[in-house]
Amino acid sequence: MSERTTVTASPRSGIRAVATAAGVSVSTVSRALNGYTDVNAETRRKIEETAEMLGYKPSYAAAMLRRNLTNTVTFVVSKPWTKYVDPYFLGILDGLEMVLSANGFDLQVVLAREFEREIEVISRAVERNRCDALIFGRTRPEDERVDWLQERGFPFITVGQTLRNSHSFVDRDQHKVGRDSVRRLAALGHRRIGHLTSPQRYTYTRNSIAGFRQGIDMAGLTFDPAHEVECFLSRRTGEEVVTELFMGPNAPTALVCGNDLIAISAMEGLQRLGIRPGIDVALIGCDDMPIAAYVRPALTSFSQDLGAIGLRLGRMILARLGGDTTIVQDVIDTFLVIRESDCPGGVA
Amino acid sequence: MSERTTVTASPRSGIRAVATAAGVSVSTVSRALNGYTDVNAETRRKIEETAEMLGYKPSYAAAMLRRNLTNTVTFVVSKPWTKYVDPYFLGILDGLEMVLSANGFDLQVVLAREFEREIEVISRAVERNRCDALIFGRTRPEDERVDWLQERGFPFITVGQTLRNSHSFVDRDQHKVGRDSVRRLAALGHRRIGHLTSPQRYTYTRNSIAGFRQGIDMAGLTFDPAHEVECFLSRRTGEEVVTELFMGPNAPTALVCGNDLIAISAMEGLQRLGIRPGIDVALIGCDDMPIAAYVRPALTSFSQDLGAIGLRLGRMILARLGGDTTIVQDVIDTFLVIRESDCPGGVA
DNA sequence: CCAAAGTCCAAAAACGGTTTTGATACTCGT
DNA sequence: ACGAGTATCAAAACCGTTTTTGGACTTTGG
Repeated sequence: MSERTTVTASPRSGIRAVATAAGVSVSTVSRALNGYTDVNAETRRKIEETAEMLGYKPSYAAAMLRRNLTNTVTFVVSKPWTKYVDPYFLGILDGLEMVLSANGFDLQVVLAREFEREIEVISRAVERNRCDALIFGRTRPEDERVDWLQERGFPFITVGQTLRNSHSFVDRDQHKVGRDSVRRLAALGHRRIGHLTSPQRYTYTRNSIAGFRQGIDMAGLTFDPAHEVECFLSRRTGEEVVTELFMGPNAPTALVCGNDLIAISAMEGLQRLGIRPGIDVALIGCDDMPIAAYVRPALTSFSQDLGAIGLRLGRMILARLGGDTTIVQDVIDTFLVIRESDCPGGVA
Repeated sequence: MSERTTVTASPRSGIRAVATAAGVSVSTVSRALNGYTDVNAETRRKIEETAEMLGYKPSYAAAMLRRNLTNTVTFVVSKPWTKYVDPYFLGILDGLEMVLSANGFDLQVVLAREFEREIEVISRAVERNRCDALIFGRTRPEDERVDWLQERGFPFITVGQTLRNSHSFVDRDQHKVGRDSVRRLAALGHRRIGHLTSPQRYTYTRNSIAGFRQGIDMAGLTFDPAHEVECFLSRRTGEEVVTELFMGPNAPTALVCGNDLIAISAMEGLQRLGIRPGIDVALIGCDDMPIAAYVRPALTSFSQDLGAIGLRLGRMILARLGGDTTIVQDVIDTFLVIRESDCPGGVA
């Protein structure tokens, strides 16, 4: 008599409460609420009604345990991230969360503070079954995260490419950014164009460099290796690089910058040298961060629809989790926002 | 014989695999791995060893179902959010995630796109048992979210205060911000100081206003209601308000701005009127957003350590979930970052 | 008219842990 | 030597769903 009292006694909540209230079995409630077809229309209606009346919400944990699905997508934000680059990720998160939540999925955010711990952060989420899929950015050509996940067959999408490229990704057309930056500056009359690149460990930097060089070729200019310098946010900033570049002979008259922060830093360096950015030297940035519009001279920069990137990520993830294993590689377009920093160059 | 075959057959993974491999019972493995005391030291060591060797990771779902604890904290980001205010939340998330993940908790982020749907977003997380606690900002004096959660006894912490104030929160000392803004401008010789406030539906705006008025009193000035105007990011921006304010007689010579975006917008309005911000009119902002340093004139603004706010939130949440039901109300200090926009005022 | 197929649903197994219960062996004080 | 207390662990209950299995009943086809 004392055994299983909780089952026989009418429970206060849960699917059993709905079942007894509706006069059907537990399994029928489950099937009715999950849209299975083998439930009589009238029975289904009554079940939905009682569930609504009782305010029944299925336990997420129980469903997760049984189905082995979390209905959660994890987005990994990689450090080093400065407060300046945040808008980039949050813009993506915005679009991503919209499509995920509309489809009953939750978004989890984890932060990896050092490169070395990225795998650790990812494995924690994967091995403990905390999510159904992963999204991460800051991809490198040889990206161990991609290897790790592919070995285990775990669904993921990257923001940016790798050399593996046997996986789905969303990326902006960074090659075109490099190419069109040169094209515009050349059209403005510049013949010595420098390139302050973002850190070359990232794949997108390499694409940008390839695009830049192609642009130089297409404009009939000659590529000067000394004008292509790698920049970082902390050490060896645009400011430092610029002082070296413009102290020597043969200084460029225009600079393509890997991102807006490099461009702004370079502008500060130029001003310190008494060179006026936007007048004596032209600059083009990339990312179109909020700051770009407010800095003086306002920075001409390549922009993209971050929300759209997030939307696409979301849709791709949902398709993948829906069983579609097609590899989707989505290169989205960028557009140049012309402001004040890209001035005509003296053809002399 | 056919019944419970999965139990008797040695399972490939899970806690049962560890149990059979270590030659103990399942419950002992659980207790050993969860740090209970009634396990022999030697037994515990062997279990930990076997678990490590087998790469055993307890299923999050199963633990969650049984314990009725998710080990997850949900952070609600409220729209309207522009890409400009993002750094504020991400800075907080940074600190919050750090302390949460260090304690085995996960951070979930949900976005509420409209005020009307905030409750819906919250209730979804709470009723489906997706998290153990909630954090949210953009608090209003009468905040339905607080009522809703308090009715249900669900743990939460707000970023910012409400009129209820019978709950834990972290807030910056907005009263002091208003007060000190006036104090500084008065010390610079200004006698007609305007206040472009943030939207007054938020509690922090009211505190700011109270502080501002007290500052006016303390400086021996007279408060002019016409100089206190509510601003928004979209309609009725600082730019619009400034044109009205400075067209009429008795225009202020200094402006306290509810946030940096209002200040920047006001500066643009002033420049359009031929008034030079930072020379003819002094401005002080609040938030110290990244833009503040790059705008011209660079904006003097009140700053705070966002990471510290996140850390405190995390620690408070952990204490609360650890059983400590003390209400903690943490008002963190701000500091003025002096740049170029707060010029001396003509005492004439 | 009977077998085969289809419809609808109840019962029970399963998911993988944690917690409770209780049993055994050992220690200690008297 | 004996009862109480303690340390250690096994067995089983339990969490709340989903999924499988199979049974009862109805319809269809030959």
